[in-house]
Amino acid sequence: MKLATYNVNGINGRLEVLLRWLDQAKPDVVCLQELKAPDEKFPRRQIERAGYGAIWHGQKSWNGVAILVRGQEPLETRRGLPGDPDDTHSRYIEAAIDGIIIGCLYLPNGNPAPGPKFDYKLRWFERLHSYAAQLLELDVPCALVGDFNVMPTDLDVYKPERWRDDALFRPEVRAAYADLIAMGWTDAIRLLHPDDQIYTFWKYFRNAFARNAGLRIDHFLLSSSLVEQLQACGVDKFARAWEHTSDHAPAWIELDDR
DNA sequence: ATGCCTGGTGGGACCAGA
Repeated sequence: MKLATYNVNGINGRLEVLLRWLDQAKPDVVCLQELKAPDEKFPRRQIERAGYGAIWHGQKSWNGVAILVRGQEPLETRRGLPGDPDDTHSRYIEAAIDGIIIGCLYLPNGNPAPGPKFDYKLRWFERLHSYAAQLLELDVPCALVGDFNVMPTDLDVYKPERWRDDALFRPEVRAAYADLIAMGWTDAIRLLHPDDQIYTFWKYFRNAFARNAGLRIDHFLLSSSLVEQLQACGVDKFARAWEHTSDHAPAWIELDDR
């Protein structure tokens, strides 16, 4: 199974780019973030025509997540992260696919920090921590996939010293990410490339992509049984170079079939 | 050092993103 994550930054504005990438990369499962569209504006027919079944949790203007599966309809197991019934953001959707629970998440950005948005990010992280513990207790292969809006270490930032006080890099959020790792989740890309500089996001301005001034913020966290199936990973930087593209590049992992 | 770009909304500048 080739499992990918892609923050599309507007699924309708980037539909041509998304379809082009699906055609070239041919992932089996795709976790999408930042649909920036309400449920009724999800481009279901075009996604179907590309050969993918889909579930989605949209929202007007912002956020929004979806899971695409090639040649089948995803079996939805959850929509919305538990722990706060008043949370109106569409940031989590989950499906069971070929015996694997795949959670697609879009963690809050949290800027400016400190402030209410940063507080919301930390609260969301706490809820994710609680739920991630429940998932591991199920003793089923699980993956938490998506835009975590966290650079886990200095290696994941082009200029760490400039990002120290940013909501994506402050000690609190790096600690929250590290807590997930300590709980038993494995960062798939970092496992396969412990020392390589790998980015998944580049700002639009100041020619950041050409300068490779990037961040690694899109991650695959795998339960221990899934780690055994991990074969390869990559970042499709070629799609970041396209016209009218997202500020993120798609990232993917390859799992062997059991 | 900095939303420097970009999309969405709504029909003009904003808000949000990272």
